Amino acid sequence: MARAAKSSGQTGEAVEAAIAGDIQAGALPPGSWLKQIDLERRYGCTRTDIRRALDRLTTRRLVQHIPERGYYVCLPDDRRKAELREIRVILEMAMVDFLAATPEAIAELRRLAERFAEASAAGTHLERYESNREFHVYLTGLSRNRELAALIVDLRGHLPATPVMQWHSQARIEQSAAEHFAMVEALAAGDGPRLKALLADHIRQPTR
Amino acid sequence: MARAAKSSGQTGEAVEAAIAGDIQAGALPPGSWLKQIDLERRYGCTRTDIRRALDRLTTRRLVQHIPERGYYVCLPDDRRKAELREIRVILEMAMVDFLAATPEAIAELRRLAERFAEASAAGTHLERYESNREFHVYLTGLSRNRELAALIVDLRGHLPATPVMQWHSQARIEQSAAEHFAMVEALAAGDGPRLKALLADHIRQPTR
DNA sequence: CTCCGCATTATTGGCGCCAATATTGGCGCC
DNA sequence: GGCGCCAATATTGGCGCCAATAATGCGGAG
Repeated sequence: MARAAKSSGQTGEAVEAAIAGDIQAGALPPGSWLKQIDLERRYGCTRTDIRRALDRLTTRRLVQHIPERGYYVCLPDDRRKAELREIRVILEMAMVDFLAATPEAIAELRRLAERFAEASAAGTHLERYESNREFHVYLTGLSRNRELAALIVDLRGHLPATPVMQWHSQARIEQSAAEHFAMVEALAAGDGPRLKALLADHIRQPTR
Repeated sequence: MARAAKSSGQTGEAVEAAIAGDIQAGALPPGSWLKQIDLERRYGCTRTDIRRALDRLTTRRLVQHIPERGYYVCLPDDRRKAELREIRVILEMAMVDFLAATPEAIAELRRLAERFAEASAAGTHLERYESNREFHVYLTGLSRNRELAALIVDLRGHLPATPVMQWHSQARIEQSAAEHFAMVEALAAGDGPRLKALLADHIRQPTR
C-alpha cells in the first residue's frame, strides 16, 4: 500500500521520502521495476517529481538505473549490509565523544526508549521500526558535530530492504529495548566507553 | 574558465563533475549565483542536465537552492569544514583496520607519493591538488570495506571552495609530501597505530 | 511443437514552451 | 535630491509532447 500519497503536499523531497519509505517497508519489493507511470499515479505527482526522486534514490543506492530500461529496487546485498553496519559502528562510537547530554535530553531519551519498549511488547512492526528509529535519531542529534549527526542519519537511509518484517525473535526485540535503556543510563552516568560498547553490540545485531 | 565543456560527452554525471570541479577550483566563487542559462552555455548541455547536476550538488551541499530564486555556491563555513575534517579523521583511521596492502599496492603508493613530492617541489597548484588527491584515493581504495572507501572518497567531494589556492607555506607542502612517504612506510611495516597517527595529523592540517 | 522474426505496444527520457515569480530600471512624487 | 512604486525584463520550474528504444505478442516456417 502506498503511504501518504499527499497529492498536493510540497512535492519534492516528499516523494523521495515516500518511495524510500515504501522500499524500506517492503511495499516495493527488491528487484521490482519502478515504472514511472505507476509511480506518478501511486504518489499522485508529476513525472518530473518522480524522475528527481528516482535520481536521488539512485545516488543513495536504494535503486539502480539502467538507461533506456528503467529503475529497479536494489537487491539485498549481504556484503554491503555488513559493511554499512560496520560503518555505523565506527561513526556512532565516534559520535559518543561529541555527545552533549542535558538532563532534558536524557529524559526525552528515556521517553523514547519507553515508547520502543511498549511497541516491542504490543505494537505493529511499523511502530517498532519508527520508535526504534526515533530513539537512534534523537540520540544522534545530541552530537555537537552536526555533520557527523547528519551523516549517521543519512546512512540509515542507505540500507535497502530486508525491512522491519523479519525482526527475529520476540526475545531479541525485547533485548533491544533493554539495550536502549542501558544506553540511556550509560549516557546519564557519563560513561562513554560503556556507551560505545553497548552501541557497537546493539548495531551489530543481525537486524537493527 | 570552464573546464572541459565536452559538448557531446555522455552528459549526466559529467556536468555534475564539471561544475563541482569549477567550484572547487574557484572558477565559480562561493556565493555566486548559478544561472541556468549561463551554465547550459558554459558546459554546452541542455537545461535538463543542468538541473539534474544542480539538484545533486545541492544534496552534496556544494550549492544551495532557494525556490524561485536559484542556486548559489555555498559559502565557506569554518565550522562545517572543521567537522568534516574530523569525520575524515574518524573514517580514515577506522579504514586502517581494513587495509589490505599487497607489495604492488605499496609500490604504487610510493610512486604516487613521489609524484606529489615532485609536484610540491615544482608543479602548479592543480598538479599538487590532483596528485595529493590521487594518493589519498588510492590509499583509500585498498580498504576491504568497499563502502567505507566509497564514503571517504565521497566526503572529499563535499567540501566547498577554499581550494588549492591557499595551501600555506612551501614548508608545509613539503612536510605533507614527507608525511605521505612516512605513511607508506608505516603501511609497509604493518604498523597500523603509527599509520593512524600519521593520518590523523596529516588530515588535521589547516588545509589538506 | 518449437523457435525465430517482425509488427505492435509500452516505456523512457529529452526538449522546449509557458505560466508564475523575482529582479531590474525608470519615472514620478515627496 | 532621495525614495518608493510600478512597468518591463529576466529567470525559474512545471508540464506535456514526442522521438528513440526496448519489451511483448503474434504468426509463420522448419
